[in-house]
Amino acid sequence: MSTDLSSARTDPGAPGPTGRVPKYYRVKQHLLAMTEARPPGSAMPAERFLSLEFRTSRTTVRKALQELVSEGRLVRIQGKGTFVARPKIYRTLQLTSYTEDMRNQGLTPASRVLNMDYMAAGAELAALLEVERGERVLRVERLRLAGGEPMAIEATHLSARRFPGLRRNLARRTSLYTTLTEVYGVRLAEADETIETSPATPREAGLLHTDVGLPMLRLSRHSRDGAGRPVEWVRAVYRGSRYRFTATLTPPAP
Amino acid sequence: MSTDLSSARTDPGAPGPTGRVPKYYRVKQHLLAMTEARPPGSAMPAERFLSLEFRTSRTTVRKALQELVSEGRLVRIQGKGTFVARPKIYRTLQLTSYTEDMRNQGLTPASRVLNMDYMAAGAELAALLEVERGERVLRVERLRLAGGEPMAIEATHLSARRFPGLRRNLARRTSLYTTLTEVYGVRLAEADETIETSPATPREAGLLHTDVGLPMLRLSRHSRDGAGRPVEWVRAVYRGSRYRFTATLTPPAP
DNA sequence: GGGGGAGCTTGGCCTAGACCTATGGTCCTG
DNA sequence: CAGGACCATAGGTCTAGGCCAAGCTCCCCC
Repeated sequence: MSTDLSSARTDPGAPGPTGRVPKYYRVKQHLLAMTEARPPGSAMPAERFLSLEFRTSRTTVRKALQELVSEGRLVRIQGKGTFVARPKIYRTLQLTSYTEDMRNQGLTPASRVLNMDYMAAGAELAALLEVERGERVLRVERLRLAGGEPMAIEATHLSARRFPGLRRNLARRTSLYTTLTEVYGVRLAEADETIETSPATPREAGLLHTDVGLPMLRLSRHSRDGAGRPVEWVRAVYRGSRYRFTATLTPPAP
Repeated sequence: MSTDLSSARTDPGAPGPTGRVPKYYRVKQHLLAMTEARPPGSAMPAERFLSLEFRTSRTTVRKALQELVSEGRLVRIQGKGTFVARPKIYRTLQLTSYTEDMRNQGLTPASRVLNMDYMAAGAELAALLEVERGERVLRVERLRLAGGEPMAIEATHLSARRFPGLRRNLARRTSLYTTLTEVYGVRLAEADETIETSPATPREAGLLHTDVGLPMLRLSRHSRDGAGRPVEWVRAVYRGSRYRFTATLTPPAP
């Protein structure tokens, strides 16, 4: 059996106004149907096989597969094959810790510290943390895991002057937030967060076991304590194909 | 002058643990530098020229350009060329209207109604709006513009029984939210919103003047009134390369 | 029995080039 | 001088095939 996708231009599905439907997109639709018909974890046919099946070049099949991967519907493993992925994970946009949030999802969270070093604040970072330019800032970079799978890279920046000895204190504790509360008496009260999407760098792809160029969700968070003083500035990268963020909104204060 | 990107494997820039840096990525870095050196709106060299310049195939150059487009740094126009893009727009995650939000950014907003029809509620939609299955639901699909440029597609679903004659009322009014308030006395009090990323379909790409497959930011919003009754359910697609969402977070209620 | 390769299969990256469509200028013609 | 035919050039899509790297299996040899 083989499926020919030759005829073009007239697709009843979703033509739209500028209704040009690339061939790879029709391949993608077919693959999507196959994906939905199989349980998560099951294997898809090999690329070379699919390109024969659909009478297209491997490049075209790969582009279709690529999109399904970036939608979080497939996972590709070099040397093994392509597999149906598990559904996305929800992450709440609230001032909760990662650990807490994952547990609420029924997932076992874990973190691995990648780097923990002092650095000199540049102009932008200094302004955000309200310190002098060139002042020492602790930068903690962590890899976040859920169920053993790497999920996000998070780099937190805190003023060294405001939290003396933080690096040492963190060495034997798990949670940053509980350390801040218990040791320094600081509690987060508010944060501004921005979300955007952009492709994975080679480093990120390596750490998160995804491919270079796949869309990531990039968050940055600027947290303040009850007095409105800045506490941390965080830049995080979440695997866009595995995550979905949720927030509860209220009307703006008048 | 030409830049050879042959040697591989050892890049001081951002090698990372699984430090394999594809060739297209090094091309991208070069192009990024070029982008940053020019003002928005200025033209980049043509693809075929760049492929000679970097001694690579056009495919490789195109992959690099593609990523810069998906990051919102370049804009490509068929038949014209590739141009440096303007910076991203911020969209606040709050219960504000689109119109209001854009004006705060100093942009002139506009909307175009694409579709306004009654439909029968499926199981999922019925549950979200708390109506019976098969009940009539008004679906308003609008194209959102900012400064004349298409920015997002928004499909709002509302119960026809709860808002009788809404379609007629909307025909001669601009804002959905003010209509709800002034005609039906309903005010939004709370909403759950989720954000994720996924590639543009051909229809979306046509309406938003982007390319099929580019990463979009996909929002869905479920709004309720003061009594907690559901008012609307919205699915929206924003051009990921032009948008950035911001939210203000507070700790969870205990 | 166990360890180490050889060789297969899979996905990852890249090339060279074909053909298409959209844009914008030029030049010819009525 | 206006209109239209035409052409060069831009990006958009697709092909066919090369080589590389990572898993896996199986078989041979110690």
